[in-house]
Amino acid sequence: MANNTRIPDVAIKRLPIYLRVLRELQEEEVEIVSSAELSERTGFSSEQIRKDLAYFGAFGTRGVGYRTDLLSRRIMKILGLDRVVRVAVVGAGNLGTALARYNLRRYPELEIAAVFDNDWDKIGKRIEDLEILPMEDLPRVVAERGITMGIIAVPPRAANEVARQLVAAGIRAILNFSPVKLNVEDGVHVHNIDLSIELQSLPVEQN
Amino acid sequence: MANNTRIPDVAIKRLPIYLRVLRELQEEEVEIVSSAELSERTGFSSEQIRKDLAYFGAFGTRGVGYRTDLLSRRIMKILGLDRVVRVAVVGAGNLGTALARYNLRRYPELEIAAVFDNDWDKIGKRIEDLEILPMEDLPRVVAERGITMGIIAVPPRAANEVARQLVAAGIRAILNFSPVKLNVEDGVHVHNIDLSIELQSLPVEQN
DNA sequence: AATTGTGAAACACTTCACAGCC
DNA sequence: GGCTGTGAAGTGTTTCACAATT
Repeated sequence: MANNTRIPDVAIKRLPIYLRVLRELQEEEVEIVSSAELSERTGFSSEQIRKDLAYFGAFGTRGVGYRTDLLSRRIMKILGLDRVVRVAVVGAGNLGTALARYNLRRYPELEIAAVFDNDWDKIGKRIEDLEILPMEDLPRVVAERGITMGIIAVPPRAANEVARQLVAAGIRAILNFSPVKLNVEDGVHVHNIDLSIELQSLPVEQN
Repeated sequence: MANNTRIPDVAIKRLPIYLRVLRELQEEEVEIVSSAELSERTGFSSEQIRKDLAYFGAFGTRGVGYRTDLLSRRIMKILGLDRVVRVAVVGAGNLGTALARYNLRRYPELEIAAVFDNDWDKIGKRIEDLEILPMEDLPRVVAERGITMGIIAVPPRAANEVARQLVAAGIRAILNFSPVKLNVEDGVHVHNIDLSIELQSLPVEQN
């Protein structure tokens, strides 16, 4: 229950992975899980898992393990997923469409709440249940729907302008798939995924 | 030039980002760049950049900086990008299509060399210049085209079977977009990108 | 004068090892 | 007996500060 130590960033990044596994376990109707079992399913060491969970004063039971239902609720609370988080996708190309679809099914507490584009050929069309909206609607829709996160899936050229508009609309967390560094004010969290860079950091075996 | 210290993993992951910036600089016809300028453009500290580059015995010039052309060539060599790396995409849904398109333009040394699917409605159709091929062609095509990396963009259910087939075909580096842990033999490098997990690890601001 | 390259110090994270509890 | 929780040790990474070089 000691909570004077700072919680490592990397520990927080692992929580969603624990959560995914806990849900799989709950679907299998497993009620109790040990750190050893979580280790097998996640690939992290059991000590690390125990330590991560202990940072939050997690309540395992010695000699027994962790209750899957309690632990997953606890992690969701820590991650702020105890209420629905609404996300806007900007860019309705293949990537934006994939993202919009990808999340609609899994994880009910993450909701793609709107998709925007500036191409009038796409605006008005639908991805699943969502109508593609013009960029000028962004501020209004973000406010109306309580959107707090944005995903940028537009060409590199347009990315910084989109970021500016998202921030202007009040969004403080952005997942950026465009291969450019976003220049945003302090306090706005940006996480970048550049697919080329991910590929390039895989080791090349030159046979 | 000392190279007895082990090179940190994290340093290698930063190299592709340096490379991206170096290329931008080369397009702007900038011939020399300082670690301070690289710091501004990447967000990493200048000391860290100097240290990272020094691990590889990089040749900056004191009092001057780094030559963009030499440095980018050097990094490409380190990353194994001095010859073309060919990549297979498995799964021709929205995500697979986005991936196939995404890379075709940028980074000529990363080449999407084949797209596979098991849906006969998609097989035979084209994404840009690439015909979507049936999974049974995978071993032959991987060998013929010298493909060394695989991207998994199939539904979670199918992911492990696809991984098995990629590995059987001789591939030792996999970028996995499916939200499951792949069980592959030792020596196969897997890098996972789970879009839900990336979203979940963005901090939620609960106003 | 400017900027790299690098030991040393500081900090961050993981693993060890075992006490504590069920 | 089995498994969690946690200080302590070990390892990895970043930052500091400055000597070396052009």
